[in-house]
Amino acid sequence: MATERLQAPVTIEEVAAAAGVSRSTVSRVVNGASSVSPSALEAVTKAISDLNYVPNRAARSLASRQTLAIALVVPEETTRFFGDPFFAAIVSGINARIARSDYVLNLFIANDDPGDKMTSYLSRGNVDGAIIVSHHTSDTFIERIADAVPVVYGGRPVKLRDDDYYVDVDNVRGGREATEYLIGRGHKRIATITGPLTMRAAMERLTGWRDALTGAGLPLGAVEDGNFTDDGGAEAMRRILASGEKPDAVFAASDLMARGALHALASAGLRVPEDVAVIGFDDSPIATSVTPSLTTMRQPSFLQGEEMASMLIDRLAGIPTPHSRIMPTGLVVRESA
Amino acid sequence: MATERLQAPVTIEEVAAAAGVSRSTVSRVVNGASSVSPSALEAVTKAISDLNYVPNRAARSLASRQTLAIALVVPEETTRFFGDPFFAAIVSGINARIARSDYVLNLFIANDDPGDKMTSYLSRGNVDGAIIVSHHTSDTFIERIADAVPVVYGGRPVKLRDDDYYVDVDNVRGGREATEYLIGRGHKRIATITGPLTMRAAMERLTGWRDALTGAGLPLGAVEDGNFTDDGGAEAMRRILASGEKPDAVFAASDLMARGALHALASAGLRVPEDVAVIGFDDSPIATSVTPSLTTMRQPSFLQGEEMASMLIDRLAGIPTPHSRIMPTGLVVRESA
DNA sequence: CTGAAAGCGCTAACAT
DNA sequence: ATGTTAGCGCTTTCAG
Repeated sequence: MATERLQAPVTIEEVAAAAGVSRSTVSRVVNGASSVSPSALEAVTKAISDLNYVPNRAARSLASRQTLAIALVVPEETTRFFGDPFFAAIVSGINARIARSDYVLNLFIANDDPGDKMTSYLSRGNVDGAIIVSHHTSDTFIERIADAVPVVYGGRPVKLRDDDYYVDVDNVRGGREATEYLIGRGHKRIATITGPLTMRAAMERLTGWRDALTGAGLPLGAVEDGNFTDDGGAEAMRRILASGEKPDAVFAASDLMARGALHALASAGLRVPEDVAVIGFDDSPIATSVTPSLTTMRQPSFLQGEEMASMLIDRLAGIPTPHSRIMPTGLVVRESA
Repeated sequence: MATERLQAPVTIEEVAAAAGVSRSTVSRVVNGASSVSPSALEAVTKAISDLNYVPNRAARSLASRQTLAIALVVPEETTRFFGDPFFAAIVSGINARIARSDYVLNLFIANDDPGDKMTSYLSRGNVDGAIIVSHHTSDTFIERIADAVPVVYGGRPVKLRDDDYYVDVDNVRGGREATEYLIGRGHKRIATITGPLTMRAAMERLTGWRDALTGAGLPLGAVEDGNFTDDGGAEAMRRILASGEKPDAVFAASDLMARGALHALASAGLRVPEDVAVIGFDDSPIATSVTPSLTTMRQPSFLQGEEMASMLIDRLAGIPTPHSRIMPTGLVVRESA
C-alpha cells in the first residue's frame, strides 16, 4: 500500500525500446499516423498495453502546441446557471461528448472572476477552444475570448462574426408555434413572460409570440420580463394579473418561468388550464414535475450540448463544419394548455 | 483582421531580454522566490506587464512535474446537481478560490462517463488533486481517485481513510437544533423529510432530529425520504400527510425539499406555519424566495466551497493542514416556523 | 516506412 | 543574488 504515488511513469522511450523501434514510430502509432508498417504497429501496440503506457499531456502539449483542453465558459450568475435545468442538460450533453474525446473541460464561471484572469488565461492559448453556453449583450469579455481561440456558442451570438459557430433552435418559430397552439385552442388574450431581453433567445421568442398574435389579428397581451427564473416568472405573472387585463393564456419563454407562473396563478386562485392556460418552453424535467403538467415547446437541450462540443472538436480537428446548427423544436401537449 | 490567432506568444526568454536578466531570474519572480534583488524584481515585473507575459502551462508542467489542474468531481446526476442551489454555492466558492490561484478546474461529471475515462485520467496524474463535492455510499470509483491523487471531500466521506481531508458542518447538531427549535415552539408531532440515506449528511441530520425528539421525551414522527430534491420533498410530504398521523411540524433536511413540502402543504389546503410549521436546512436563496419565507438551519455553503479549495491548494503547496474543517451552522428564523 | 535530431518553454540543480 | 546548464516527454521536420 501507498506505493502508488511514485510509480515510475512509463515514457515513450521505454515503449520504443520494448518494441524495438524509435520514439518517432511510437509517436506515430499513438497519433494514428498512417505510415507505419503492420509489424511495427503490432509491436508498438503490444508494448503500449504491456507497459500500460499513457502519453504525458504536458509534454504532448508543449511539443504539439495544442492543449487538449476546452474551456466551458459560463457567463451567468452561478445561482441562475445552476438553477435552470436547461443548463443542466446543456452541460450534460457537452460533458458527454467531451468524455468521448481526448479533451478535458476547464470550467470558468465568469462571474466569480472580477479581474480577468479567465480572459488572459484563455487568450494565452491555454485551451484549444471555448464553448460559451450563454450570452448577454453586456458580456463584452466574450469578444476577447473569441479573438483568441475558436469558439462555439450556445445560441446565436449577439454580434455574429465571420468566424463564429453556434448551435441554436429557431426561437422565433418556437415562440410562434407555441402561441399559435394557444390561439388554436381558442384563446384570445394571450400574455407572455419573457427572458431578459439582453439575451437573443428571449427577444426571439417574444418576436414569435408577437408574430403569431398579429398574424391571427389578435391584440398583443401583456409582456413581462421573468428573467428566466422561477421567482421571476412568478413575479411577472403577478404583475400581469395586477395589470388589470386578465389573460386567458400565457406563453412563458422557459419551463422554469412557467413553473413560477403556475404558482402565482395557484396563489391567485386561478385554475390552469381552465381560467388561464400556460405553455412553457424547453420541455425540461420541470414540465412533468409540476401540476398540472406543462404543455411546452420542446428543445433538445442535451443534444444541443453534444452538438456544441462536436462542432468545436471537429473544427479543432480541421474538419469542415457548418457555422451553425439549428436544432428542431416541437410542441409537447400535456395538461396546462 | 484575423491576425489574432497567430500573435507570437511571448516567452520567458523575451521577458528576460527586456529586463536585462536571465531566464532563471524571471522564473524566480514568476514563482515568487525570495532571493531576487529589488531592482531585478522591478525590472522583471515591468517587463512582464509591458510584454503581457503569461507563462506557458505545458512547459511549466513538464518541467515542474505538476499539472496546476484540480479536478472537480461531481458524483451526481446532472439534473440533481444543477437543481440544488446548495451545489451552486459550493461550486461558486470553489471556483472563486481557484480563480485566485494558479490552478484551473477540470470538470468531471461522473455520471456521463460510463467507462472510466475519468478515473484513469485522474489516476495518471493529469491533475494535482481532486475535489469531490458529494458522496454516496455506492460511489466506489471514488476510492480509486483517492488512491491516485490528494483529495478533499465535501462532507465527511463514507469510508474515512487516514489521508482524507474534508469540509463539513456538524449535521447532527444542525438537525438537532432545528428540531429543538420546533419543540421550543410547542410542536409535539414532528415529522422529517430526509435526503437519500446513502449520503452521510442525510443520515446525520436524521440522527439530530431523532436525538432532539428523544431528548425531549417526544415520540418520533414520520420519516420520509425526499431525495434532496424539490419534487422528492413534495412527494415525501404527501406521503406523510397520507399516512394518517398529521404532523404539526416538519424538519426538511434541505431548503429544496422544504420548498417541495410547502407546495404539497398548500395543495392540501394546510397553512404554514399555523397548521404545520416547516423548517429547512441550508439557507439557500430558496429560503427567501418562497412564501412563507423559510425558517432554516443555515450552512455557509459558499465558504465551504472556498474552504475545500483552500485546503487542497494548501496541501499541494505542502502547507500543513488539519484533516477536517467543520463550519458553523446557525438558525435563521423567518416565517415558516 | 523509419530513425535522428532539433526543439516546444519552462524549472531546477549547480555554480559562481 | 544570479547565470549556466541540463533536461521534462513528446512531436515533427528532415534524411534516408
